[in-house]
Amino acid sequence: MDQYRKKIEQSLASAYPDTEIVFTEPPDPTMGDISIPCFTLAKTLRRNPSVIASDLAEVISKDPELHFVKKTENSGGYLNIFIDKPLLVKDIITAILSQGPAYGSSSSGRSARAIVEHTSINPNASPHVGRARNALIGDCIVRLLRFEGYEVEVHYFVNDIGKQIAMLLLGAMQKSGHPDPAISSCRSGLPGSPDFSVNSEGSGGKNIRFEDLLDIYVAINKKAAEDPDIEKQVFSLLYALENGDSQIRGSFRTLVNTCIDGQSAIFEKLGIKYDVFDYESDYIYKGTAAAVLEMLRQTGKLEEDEEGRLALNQSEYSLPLKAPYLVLTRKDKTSLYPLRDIAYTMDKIRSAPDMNIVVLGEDQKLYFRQIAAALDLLGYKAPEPVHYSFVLLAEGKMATRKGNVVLLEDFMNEAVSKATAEIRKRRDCSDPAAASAIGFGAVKYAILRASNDKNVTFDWDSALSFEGESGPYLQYSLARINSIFKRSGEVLQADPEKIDYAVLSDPLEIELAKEAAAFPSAVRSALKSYSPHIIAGYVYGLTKKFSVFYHECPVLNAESDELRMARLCLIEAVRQVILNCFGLLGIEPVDIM
RNA sequence: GUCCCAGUGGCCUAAUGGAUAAGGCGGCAGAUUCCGGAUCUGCUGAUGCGGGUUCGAUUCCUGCCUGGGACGCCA
Repeated sequence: MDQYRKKIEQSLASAYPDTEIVFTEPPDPTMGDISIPCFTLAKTLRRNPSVIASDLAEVISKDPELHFVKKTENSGGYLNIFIDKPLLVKDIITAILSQGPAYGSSSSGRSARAIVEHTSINPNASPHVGRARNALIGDCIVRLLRFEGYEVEVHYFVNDIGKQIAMLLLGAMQKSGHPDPAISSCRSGLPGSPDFSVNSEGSGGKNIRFEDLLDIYVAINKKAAEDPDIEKQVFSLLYALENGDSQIRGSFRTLVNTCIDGQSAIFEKLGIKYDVFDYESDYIYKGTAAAVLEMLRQTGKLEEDEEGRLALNQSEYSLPLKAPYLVLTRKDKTSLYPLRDIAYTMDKIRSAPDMNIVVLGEDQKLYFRQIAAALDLLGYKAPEPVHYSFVLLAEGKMATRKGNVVLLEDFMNEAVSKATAEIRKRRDCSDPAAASAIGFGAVKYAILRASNDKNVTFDWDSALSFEGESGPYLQYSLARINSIFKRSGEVLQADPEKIDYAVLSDPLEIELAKEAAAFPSAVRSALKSYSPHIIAGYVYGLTKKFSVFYHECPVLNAESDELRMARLCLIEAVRQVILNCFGLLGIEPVDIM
C-alpha cells in the first residue's frame, strides 16, 4: 500500500506544489483502499472540499504512472481510491514471500550499534509480574531493533549494593545461623570489624537458595520496622563494603549471583537473554563513581550541605522538584544510587552514543530527568527512557518487601499446567514442549497487550485465558495454517509470481492480504513509540482475519486448482507475517496444539 | 501543595485530529456429513464531568473529579 501512496503523492505533488497530501484508510473496505481527506486542502485553496476531490481525481486519472488505480469516488469531501485488486493482492503476496523473514523491516538500523538496558531488578527476590513488564517490554524493543538491523547489546544493571541488598544479606546471615554476637560486634561500622562474611566456609550464604530469598527479604524488612538496630547493622555492612572489605564484598557477590542466576533462568524460559551484566558495586571498586563526583565538582554545581552530604545543584534545569538538588552521597561520603547510576550511564553512552535505550518504571520518570540533567552538565546525551506503568492487584499495589505479589514464576507455572491440561483434553497425551510454548505465549501476550503507560490490573482468570485475544489464539491460527500445508502434501511448487491472483476475489481474501500488508507500518509505529502492544494488537488482528477467512474460504477443497494454489500462496504469506510477529514478541510457534 | 501518566459498554483493551468508536471477556441465541470448536456467526452494550479550539475531538487546550506515579539523605 505504501508504494501506491507514494506514487499518488508524487503525481499530486506536481499538480499541487507546496501542499501536503494526507492519506487515510476508508472505514469500510467497500469504500475503497486509500482515502484522501480534502478538508485541509479546501481551507488553504479556499475551495469546496468536494471540488478539490474532483480535481484530484482528474489528476490521478490522467497520470499513466497510476495505472493501478481502478477508480476513484468522491464521498463528502473524501476522495476514495480503489486499487486494482488482482494487482494489489499479487504485489502483497509476492513482496512477503520474496522478503520472507525480513518482510516488515526497513533496515533502518544499518548495523548501527545500540544498547538497551532493561529488567535491572533489585537482586533481592524472584521477580513479580510487575517487574516482568520491564523485561518483556525491553526484550521486545531489543527484538524490534535487531529486526531493523541494529547491532544490539542487552545490558542488565545489577543493583548489588545499597541498603536493600545489605538488608537481604543480613537476613541471609541470620537465617543461615550466623551467630548474633558477631553481627552486633560490627555495629561500630569500623573497618576491620570481626568477620561476618557468609560465603566463607562454615557460615551460611552458600546454602541460601534462590527460592528462599523472598521470604528472607520480607522477614528482615518486617524485623527492621520493629528494631532500629537492624538499620545500624545494615549501614555497617555497607560501610565495610564501600571501604574495600574483601570478605564482605565476596559475601555480597555470592548472594547477588544466587539471585541473578535465579532471575535470569526464569527470564530465559521466556526467551529473554542478556549480553552484559553490569555490577553497580564495580563503579565503586574501580573508582569511577569517585571520578564522576570529581567531574561534577569541576562544574561548580556540587554543593556540600550542613550535614556534610554532597548534592548537585540542578536549579538551572527547571525540574518540578521541591528542592532542585540531586543528593549524591551520604554524610560519611559513601555514594548514593544516583552517583553510581550516572557513572554507569556514562559508560553506556560512550559505548553506544547514538542508540541508547533504558526501560524504567514510571516511578523513575522525574528521577531520570535528574540523571539526564546531570549528564547534560557533563556534556553527555542521556539515553532514551522508555517508561511503563505498574501492574496492580485487585487488592492494591504490589510490593516485594511486603510480600503481596504475584510472582512471574508462579504465573508461568500456572499457565503451563493449564496448557498441559488443555492438551490432554484434546489429544489425550502430554507434550511438555507445546505446553511450555503455549503457557509462556499466554504469559507474554497478557503482559504485552496493553500500552506501556496504562496501569494493568492483574487478574488470574483473564491472564490465564487461552481464548479470544490471547497468545494461544495466535499460536492456534498458525497451527491451523501449518496443518493445511501438512495435509496438502506439497510445498508450493508453483512460482508465486505466476499464480493467477485474480481468482482471489472474495472480500475476505482481499482483506486478509491487505492486513498482512499492514505489517511494515505496524513495525514502524511500534518502534517509533517503543510500544510492543502495537505488534501484539496487529498480529491479533491478522490472525482474527485469518480465522474468519478460514471458516469461509476452504483452501484444500477450493472450487478450482487455480483458486487452491492462490489461497495456498495467500496463507503462506500470512504465515510468514505471523512468524515475523512472533519473532518480535518472542512467542514460539506451536505445530500441533 | 506542585508535577507526570491514565480514565472508552457490567469487566479488560484498541483507535498518525477524520467518515457508522474497533476487539476480547461475560451474557443470550446459533454454527461441525467440509482444511483443527483453543474456532466462527448474530444479538447486547461505551469515550469521567464542564468549557474551548476546529469543517471535524477518544485524540489538542483549559477547569474539576477519580485512579496510578513522583517531588535531596531508598534504589
